[in-house]
Amino acid sequence: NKMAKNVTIKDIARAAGVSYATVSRALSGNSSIKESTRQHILAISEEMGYTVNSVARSMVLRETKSLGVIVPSVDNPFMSEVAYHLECDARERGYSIMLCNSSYDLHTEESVFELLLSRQVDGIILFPSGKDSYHNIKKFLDKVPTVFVNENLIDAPESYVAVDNYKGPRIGTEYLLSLGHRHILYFGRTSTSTTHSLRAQGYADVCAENNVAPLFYDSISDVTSITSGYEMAKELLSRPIDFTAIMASTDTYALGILQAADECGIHIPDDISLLGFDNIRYSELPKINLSTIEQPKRMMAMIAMEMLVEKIHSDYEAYSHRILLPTLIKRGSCQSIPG
Amino acid sequence: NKMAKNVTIKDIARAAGVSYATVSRALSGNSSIKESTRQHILAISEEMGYTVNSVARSMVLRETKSLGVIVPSVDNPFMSEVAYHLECDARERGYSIMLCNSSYDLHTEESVFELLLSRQVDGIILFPSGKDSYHNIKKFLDKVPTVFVNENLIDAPESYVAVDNYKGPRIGTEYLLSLGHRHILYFGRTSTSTTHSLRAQGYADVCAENNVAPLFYDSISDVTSITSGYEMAKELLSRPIDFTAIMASTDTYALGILQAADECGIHIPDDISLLGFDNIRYSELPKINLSTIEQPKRMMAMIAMEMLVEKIHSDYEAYSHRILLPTLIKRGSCQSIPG
DNA sequence: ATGAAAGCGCTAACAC
DNA sequence: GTGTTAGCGCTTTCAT
Repeated sequence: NKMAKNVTIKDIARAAGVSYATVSRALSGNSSIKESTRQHILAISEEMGYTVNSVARSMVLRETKSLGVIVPSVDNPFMSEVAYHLECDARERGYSIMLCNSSYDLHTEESVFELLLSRQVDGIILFPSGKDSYHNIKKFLDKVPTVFVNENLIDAPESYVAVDNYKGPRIGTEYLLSLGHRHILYFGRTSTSTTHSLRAQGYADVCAENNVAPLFYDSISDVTSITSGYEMAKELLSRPIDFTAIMASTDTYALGILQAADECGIHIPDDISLLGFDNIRYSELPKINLSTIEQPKRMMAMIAMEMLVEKIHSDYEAYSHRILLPTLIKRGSCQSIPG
Repeated sequence: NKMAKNVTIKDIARAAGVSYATVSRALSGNSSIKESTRQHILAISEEMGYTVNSVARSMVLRETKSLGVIVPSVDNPFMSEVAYHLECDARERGYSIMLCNSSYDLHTEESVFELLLSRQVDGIILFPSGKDSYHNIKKFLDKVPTVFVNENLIDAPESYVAVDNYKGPRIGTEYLLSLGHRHILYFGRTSTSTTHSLRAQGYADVCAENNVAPLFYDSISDVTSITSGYEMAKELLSRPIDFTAIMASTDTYALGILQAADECGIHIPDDISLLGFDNIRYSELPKINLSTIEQPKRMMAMIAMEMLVEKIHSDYEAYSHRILLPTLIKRGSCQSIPG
């Protein structure tokens, strides 16, 4: 099209009357070069509106200074918050972010991973869409440093950062128990994600330890959106209710439950107590006022980036698992059972 | 580091006993090549786990098939929804997205724009952080096809897609008027954004047409987050209240108002009616139930992508302004004045 | 149908 | 301190 042709170091070299290697040196700054010629070249390149072509630079340096970030959906409030911090942190370190949505689909996830590979990203941060992600992706893992976020790859020799997904619901369930609840429903169990299996297990174990029968309501899909939570809850709440509290596996599910409960004339927390997981921004709104388990999102982004950059520069193979502590946020959606 | 060295077409050529030009032809498919050698090469490259190096390809093709997307913050629900669609649409067309957050800062915006330029993106989609964005960015506009989103560059010869930001608040204000309100406060006016100036103007004009005195509460910053809305509202609501309805310039502000109102013991809509702008996902939650003006986000993404790709491939200079229609979404946060 | 070779813009190793 | 040159992996003329 009609875009102005970019000026290259050759153009500058010609204008400055030096070789183009000298221009490269002047611009990179780290080679020995006479200060006066350096100033001269800098002035000219400024004047000509020169911008380095980092594609060309990538070719010779064999690094693109770009990172892939794969999330199920950047529209999810948990992920968008982490993604925001990830991009800012990356940029501070000189990296750009290529963002891809897997749309909770394993096949899409695999294909965007390969796409990022062909784009020669220096590393990838992957929010797996499920536990089978690892098996799909494994074959690429020797080609690019990768850090997994929020999926516990317990048995895999791969780096990840995650909140303690077992402990979170433990804390939550204990809290609900302390409020007198004995019929607690775990909402959103799925077998397709280690994260979610761990969460369900944390719940189940606390139930067992307290001689309370666990009650599960399983996810119909891997999409953890408000909408899917709403649809699941609509069905759940139209049936006889044999629980006094719900431990939801994500805040978005909890918001969906809130919506469905409202339509079904069920009042929270008077009729049912509700506890979420994530502490997304919307949970703290007074009208929502959702008690929940906090995941330290800012911290997760920071650590993921740190781990990835470290992995990119490290010469020896190593992996680490960084587990962050979830904390209980008491708000208004949980009530004690009278008596 | 210890990553496996990528296999190149030269490796394949050697293994297949052909020149590497032939491999390139076999892989791209569009050149004449004997079917048997093509199959042979394809089999070998499959076997060797070949992935094209699109950085190298970009060098010769002089296009990267990557697009820059600059948003104030991908953590904002309006932007994250548009960003999600943008990425999916782009990928479908063979483009990858480099995402950058300007954090509502003009200087950051300018510097990430230049960063994307150096990365040789084929085009940029910019959610301006304010009306001065254009002046800052103007100097780059002949270097890369750019489409602006949601900022009306009325007088600028540049392409943009936006909702009709003048009409939206007109509709909203007329609705509030029809409910009997005569003291309507416009919340979140700012002089630093054409979008927001237009919104405020739409409000003001309807007021004038109806002999109602306009009332403005100006933004303290350009950050349209819940938090900033909350802080502004906290101060507003602690002062004497001389209005019966609020027209908020964004839904996030409205959520902040909801939060502050709750803390101040002000009930919405009984004490004050509240109308938002954007129709983010959280506004429809029954507990929130915010009446608002809808921006067609999916559509905006589609059109922005369409415009950009068209601009990339077009040989002649042209620009277009695409204005979408906002619609009123009546929910429960507005009430008619009795009498 | 296939090979040889130029070249995209840049960095770095090697001369001088 | 500066110039010359090779080469990163690929596509694309131009020969053959």
